[in-house]
Amino acid sequence: MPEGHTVHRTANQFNKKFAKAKVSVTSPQGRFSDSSLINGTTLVSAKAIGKQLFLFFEPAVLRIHLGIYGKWGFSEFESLPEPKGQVRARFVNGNQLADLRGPTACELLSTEQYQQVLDRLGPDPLDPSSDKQRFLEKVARSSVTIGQLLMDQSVISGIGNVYRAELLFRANLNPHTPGKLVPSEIVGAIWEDAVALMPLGVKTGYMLTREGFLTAKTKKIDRYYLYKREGLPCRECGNPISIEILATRKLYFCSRCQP
DNA sequence: GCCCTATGTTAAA
DNA sequence: TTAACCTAGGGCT
Repeated sequence: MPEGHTVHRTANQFNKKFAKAKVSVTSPQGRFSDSSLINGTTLVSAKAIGKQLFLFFEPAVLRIHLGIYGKWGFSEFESLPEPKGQVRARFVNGNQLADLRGPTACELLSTEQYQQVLDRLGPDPLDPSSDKQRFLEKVARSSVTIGQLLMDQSVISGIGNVYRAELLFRANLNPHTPGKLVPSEIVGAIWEDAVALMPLGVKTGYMLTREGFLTAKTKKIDRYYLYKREGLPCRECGNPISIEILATRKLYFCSRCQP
């Protein structure tokens, strides 16, 4: 259950432990039967875009998306352990092991299919070369609420339910505001805030969003302004944190700080 | 052990 | 709008 920062961390791990080597790729569970097409070939590099992970093997690109259940298990071994549970894909290089369980997607893509996936992805705040302007324009043209736009991977990629709530709180912006009614300087500030905060997530593995608590030592209970804090007093104004369901997801906000 | 929940997305109704 | 995907952790008994 990752947001973009987790996927970028996974890409970093693959680049460190598996890239530029011939990697064994198998599917103990059997549901990734195409593994044989890349098994034993060279992993050129790994790259994350938003919540998508791309592993560039010489014969083809492997796209992995964890969805809500997917999990990675990285480990070092002396003798290769038997797969535990349902392992969709197992990657081995030397004594390095990565087991993938329960992903929504683990599939080989043609160059054309890869391009189609890219075309559906909005700019990623974790990618220094991504186009902030595209994000600003999409929001400015939309009558959809900013709360929904931040979760739309074709508008901005890598943001999930936690960063959405926290970014909107930090911007003092009500999630129900239609995109076109949000002043462009505020939309730009949200982007810049994501650009500042998400690398902390990549670095530490934690979504650090709370001013004054932006270190890895932040305790879980202190970590967020809003996420999973419904009914508890807002850290800024003391008002109880609101919750509602928006497009199947829990939306947290402070009605006083985000009028 | 049982029940609930989850940082997500797609396809069908 | 709803169901499906189908793993793992946490709180409870």
